[in-house]
Amino acid sequence: MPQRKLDRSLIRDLSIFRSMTDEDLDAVLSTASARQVADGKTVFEQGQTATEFFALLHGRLKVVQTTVDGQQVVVRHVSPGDIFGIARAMRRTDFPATAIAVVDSLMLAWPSSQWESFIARSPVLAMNALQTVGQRLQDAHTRIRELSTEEVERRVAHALLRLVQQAGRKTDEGILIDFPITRQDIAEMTGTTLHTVSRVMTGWEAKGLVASARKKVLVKDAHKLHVLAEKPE
Amino acid sequence: MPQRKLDRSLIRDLSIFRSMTDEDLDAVLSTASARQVADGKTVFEQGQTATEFFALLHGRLKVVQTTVDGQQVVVRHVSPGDIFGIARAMRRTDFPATAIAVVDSLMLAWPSSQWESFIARSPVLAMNALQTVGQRLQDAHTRIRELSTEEVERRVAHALLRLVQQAGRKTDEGILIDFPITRQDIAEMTGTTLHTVSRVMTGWEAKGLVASARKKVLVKDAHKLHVLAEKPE
DNA sequence: ACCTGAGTTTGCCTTTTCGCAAAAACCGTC
DNA sequence: GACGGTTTTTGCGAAAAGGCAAACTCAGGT
Repeated sequence: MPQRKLDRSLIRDLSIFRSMTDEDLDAVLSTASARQVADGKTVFEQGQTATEFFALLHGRLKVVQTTVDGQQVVVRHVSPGDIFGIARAMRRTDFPATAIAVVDSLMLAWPSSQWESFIARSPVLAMNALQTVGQRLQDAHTRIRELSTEEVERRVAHALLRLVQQAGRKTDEGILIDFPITRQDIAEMTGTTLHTVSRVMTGWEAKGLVASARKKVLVKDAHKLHVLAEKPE
Repeated sequence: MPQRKLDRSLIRDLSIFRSMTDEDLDAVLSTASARQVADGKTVFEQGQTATEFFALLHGRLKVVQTTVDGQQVVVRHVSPGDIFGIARAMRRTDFPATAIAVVDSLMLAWPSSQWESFIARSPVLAMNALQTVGQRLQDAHTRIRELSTEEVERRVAHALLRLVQQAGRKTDEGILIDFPITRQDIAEMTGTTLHTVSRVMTGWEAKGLVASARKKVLVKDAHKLHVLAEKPE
């Protein structure tokens, strides 16, 4: 792979590196390497030793956990600017999940061993990382609350609204989720089955809330979807 | 409240303060104050401004989130040695949940504003904190996976086994969960209703897996419970 | 233009879990 | 030692969601 010179601007705007000096940014970049991952390929797999951590520059990934009996759960989606695979920073030796590109993606990779020296060099990075992980923890609690207290339809509505936030692209028809996503994926995000997701969304389609095609979801009326997500009925 | 002199030994063994120097520990302690909270009282409430963070010395707390329509979800239980209420470290201004003592409890409290200076003084603390939050994130993902893929009985079994880990006390009859806990609590930990928990546990009682009384749970056969928790049937 | 396979929809029946209601058991206390 | 408020159990019917099976749709390759 040809090793182009990496530029500071690549990582300056990542929240985790925010308010680091140019000097520190250069130091961070000096141990980074770029990597391209094609649609459908994995960046790392559940159980592998965590030898690297990453930042996504372009594209989109999904992070999934597989249960012993083969069921899958989508842990989260990774958007450009996010860091991921930081298992080692939490003192795990292996990755607890698998990261799969859902479109062709470009990322930076660092050796896990670099983490400690980064922190030592710039303590603000530690606090940024803590915030990042803290945000994920809160997102996880939100999902636990939804799974515990809401019925399927509201959970799917919430999941869709979250996707709109993370990957919505305005079009004249409504807001398009900007990467390919299947009913199965949505089911794995909400703890239900693709059949039930299909039934729910067919119902919404009839009401004009969404439109969908194979691997595409278009939210036509985010407001009504929001009402539906909040109303306990 | 009489302000006894606080001793290093109080916090030396907390995982978050691990491998800090005596000097740093003293500095940390100098801004701490002790607080006693009676059974049933709250330490802080969801939505309040997070002016302090805490470490539990004695007792036990539950952390609960309340939904808009009044349903409750138990986020986690706090055991002696845990820190909690670190919303501010994740750059939240308010507490996302309520902490309630389930037995009379004793804790240390620090002003939230101290967090930054602690980190500055001892970067290892930042890494410890990151690990702590990372562990919680993984626990949360475990719960999401269970809520998404397991039926009620297995979820309750997992929850009980987790309680055994966190608060189990060996007796000659089996392992006793060492604080008062109701069916309602267990329901709020597993995303079900107290009725269903009661039915499940009555069934187990008949099989000799557990014994229970009002607000008490005794696990008589942890091994069988474990098998039940893992077997998809 | 036709095949092929992945993705989606749908009908029907079963199972799980809930909700409601009432009774029963238990603890602290007056 | 009776009383009152929690906590727990249990029965019964209802609702939500799942599982199975089959048909359908559509994009992409040959």
